[in-house]
Amino acid sequence: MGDDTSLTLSDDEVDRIFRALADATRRDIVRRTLTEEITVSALAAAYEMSFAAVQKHVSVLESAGLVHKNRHGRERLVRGNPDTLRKAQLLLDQYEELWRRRIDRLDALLAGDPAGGPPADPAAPA
Amino acid sequence: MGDDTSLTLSDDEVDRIFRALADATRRDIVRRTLTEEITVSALAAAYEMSFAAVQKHVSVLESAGLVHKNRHGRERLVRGNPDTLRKAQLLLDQYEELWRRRIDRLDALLAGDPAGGPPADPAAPA
DNA sequence: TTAACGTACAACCATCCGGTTGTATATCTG
DNA sequence: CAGATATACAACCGGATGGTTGTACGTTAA
Repeated sequence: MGDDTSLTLSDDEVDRIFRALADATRRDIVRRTLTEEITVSALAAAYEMSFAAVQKHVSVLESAGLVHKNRHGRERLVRGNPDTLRKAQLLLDQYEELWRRRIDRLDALLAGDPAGGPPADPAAPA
Repeated sequence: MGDDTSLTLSDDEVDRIFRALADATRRDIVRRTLTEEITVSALAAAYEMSFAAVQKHVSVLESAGLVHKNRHGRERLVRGNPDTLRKAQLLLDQYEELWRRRIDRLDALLAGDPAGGPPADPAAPA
């Protein structure tokens, strides 16, 4: 679990990534920790909720692989993980590509290009 | 709500988009409906759950703007919406860019470029 | 006009989620 | 050592989620 090097994502992993991103506080934590390492306390101070609540958010992000915690004495430095973010990007790219290919097929069809599949309309110009 | 033309997304909208994507069945529905319009019944037949359950999934996708329902007689044709997908992509791109800029700053710092901010190490070569 | 079909929607239920408070543990500081 | 700080973690609670079944309604087909 949490293998950063794997390119194939299980449904569960993808679930966790998108679920983790589906919360404004957590997205903000990702944003901050992508540009600087911050302790959990420092993060907690930034939000109108308890330390424990922020701790949970960080935990959700961590088990999604979006964030990594580094021990530094008694504190934990939270750092965003661009790799996982990139995986999510790739996912969305694939959907986009899927849609684009459909449009290409339609275009080919309209252009009478046989490579786009046999036209269903026999009335099309030869 | 659900304004496809707006380029700025509220936290709530983003929440709904990622939340909607955080489920394998819903992602599959998006995948299918991006390349072809399908009725809710046809979709329901593809999954091991009740019609009502699939109906709910479609509803979640619809209120996230990821899918659109077109009435066609007594059936509803579900079609994926690439625009909303693109918005999510843009979001992730911004995070990625944030991280990239941080790296650029670090690079500039290491290169002794004063535009990257004043080097903290006075031992750096002049 | 019935009957079948496709959909909508309400009610219900178990589980999950996001928050809280409280307690325990490790580390730093005086 | 004692005390303060940073974190971890469990228990609890209300509301959201994801599933179910049942009922109602508009549309198509016989």
